[in-house]
Amino acid sequence: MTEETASTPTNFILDAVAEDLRTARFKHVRTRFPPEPNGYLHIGHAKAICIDFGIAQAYGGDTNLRFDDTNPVKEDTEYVDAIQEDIRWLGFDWAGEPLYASDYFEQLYQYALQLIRAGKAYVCDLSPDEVRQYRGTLTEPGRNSPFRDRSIEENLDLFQRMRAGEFPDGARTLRAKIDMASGNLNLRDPVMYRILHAEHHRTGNAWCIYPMYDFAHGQSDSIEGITHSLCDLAYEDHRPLYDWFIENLGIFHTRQMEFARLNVNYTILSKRFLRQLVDQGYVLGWDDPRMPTLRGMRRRGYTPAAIRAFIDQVGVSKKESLVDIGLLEHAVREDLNQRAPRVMAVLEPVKLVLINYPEGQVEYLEAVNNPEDESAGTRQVPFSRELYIEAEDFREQPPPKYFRLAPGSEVRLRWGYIIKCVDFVKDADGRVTEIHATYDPATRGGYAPDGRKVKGTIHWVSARHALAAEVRLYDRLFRVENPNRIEEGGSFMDHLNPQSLTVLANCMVEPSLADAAHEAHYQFERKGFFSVDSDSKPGALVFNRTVTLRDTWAKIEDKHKQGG
RNA sequence: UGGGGGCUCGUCCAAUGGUAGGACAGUAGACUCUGGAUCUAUUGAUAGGGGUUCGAAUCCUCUGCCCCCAGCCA
Repeated sequence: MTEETASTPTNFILDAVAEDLRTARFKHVRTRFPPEPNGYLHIGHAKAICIDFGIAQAYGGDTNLRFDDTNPVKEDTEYVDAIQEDIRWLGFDWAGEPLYASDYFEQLYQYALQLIRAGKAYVCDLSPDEVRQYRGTLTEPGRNSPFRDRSIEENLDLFQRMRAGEFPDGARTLRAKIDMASGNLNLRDPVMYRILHAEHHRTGNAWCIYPMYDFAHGQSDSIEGITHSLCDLAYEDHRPLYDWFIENLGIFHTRQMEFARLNVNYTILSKRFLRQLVDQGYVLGWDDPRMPTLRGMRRRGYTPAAIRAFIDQVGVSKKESLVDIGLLEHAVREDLNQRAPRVMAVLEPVKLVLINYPEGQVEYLEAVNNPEDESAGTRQVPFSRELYIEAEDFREQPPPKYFRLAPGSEVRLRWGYIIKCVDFVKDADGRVTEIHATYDPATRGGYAPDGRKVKGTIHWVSARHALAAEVRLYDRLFRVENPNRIEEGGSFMDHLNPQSLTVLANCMVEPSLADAAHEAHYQFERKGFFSVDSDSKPGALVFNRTVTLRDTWAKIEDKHKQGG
């Protein structure tokens, strides 16, 4: 029926893969997602995941999960479990068991031997500092290492002794013999192996030499029969080297293609910076709901479907961009609007007394659970003489176009009655502490039998039935659009938003929330989408605000304030 | 004064020599028991100059601007 079946927009990688299939460069598609297990996954990885898995899915291929664990000093098993959990949560699954670059250490070693025998690699005794000096600069060519022309026999001997542990860290390296004058620095005899007497999270102390990324990644792709190795633009300069190793080794030729990484405004997606936020206590952990980590977003209430939709909208290109976080917010709202049950919760309560409502009386009113989903049904909400309503839903002096409660004005209590404000009480500081109103018994359920128009509808909760709850409101972590841009001598920390977390400790929510499960999503009517925090317990409920609802009234009010 | 990339509405992505289109944001209106949702309409862009062509965002050329690379990190 729907002729315009949301034709998934194409992109240059999809096109290239289709072309490769058409020209029979490859007969099938196999991709890989290669995280380094040295941190938690974030929304930027979600883009890579969606691309890596998505491209394969699009052509009926599969995707390997391969941990890029070639640097034992930075990696840890703590992360390999978390990464797998996050990928699954996002909604993807890999072919077979998770793989590890470290599984190929022996094979990689043999490849190195092969290049040495071919006269294409040599053991170099230069110190790290000397290597830097010999490398030259961006505009000046480098110089050949004095060890460049060692005999094959000597190289073989030395490299085997490197493996045997005869030399201390940093004493020697194995280097590819390419071109010290290349304009591409990656081709100036890049280091293939370094000596590192460190325990590896999987291979333990079996090795004291470890391959560099450049000597591990391409071959790992090749070994696994990866057809398309999709990565960050940062590796564009590495592609000639990637190809060089594959060609000189004469092994299966994976095709590497690069796309622009994701950047989102008002946030930061550098593992190093995220780690600082955690280590220095600016956030409560990797799963702090303000963090752009998958775990943080999950706790905040973002859904996998929303994140995937967001990534789809962002698209794939080679242009470095800064995506508006509004797009992400739109994606969650759209998803949660369909699935989140509606519920009434008063975040900043003020008491409302219906002076003509019988004392002690309780009645149960029927409320629709989700107007977007009839199958969600209805529930009974207790109603009584004393209620809580939102403090901001009453104004002693209402501004123009204010539809809510004010002295003498009428408003509808959602699913309840139409009421009229007759009085209010203020404390010594001038704060409204109690509002008095009369209710119209003829309007039960919120309907006006006389057809009278009541513009405003507000949410409420019965005082004696309400459950106390803590609600955590989040705002962007940074005050500036691009916290990655740092002034001289400054730090991205300078741009932190000190108001990124607001805890509301005295909220009142309707009793149906008593057994709300962790991670359950709700819409608090008129306030936003919320999810149950992992700190939440029966009797001590805690909710996180995922995102507010669109608020056109706030916009109108802002305009009035500015316009005067 | 090296090498590699990139410049299309405010933002992100399309248009693959043939009407510059979509999404988000914005604006205006309709509807509404959520100032939500929904619906309708609407503003708004090819970095600049030259060239090829009946026709250029697309091809050529010159210029400008932006990003990445000098780890024994990935």
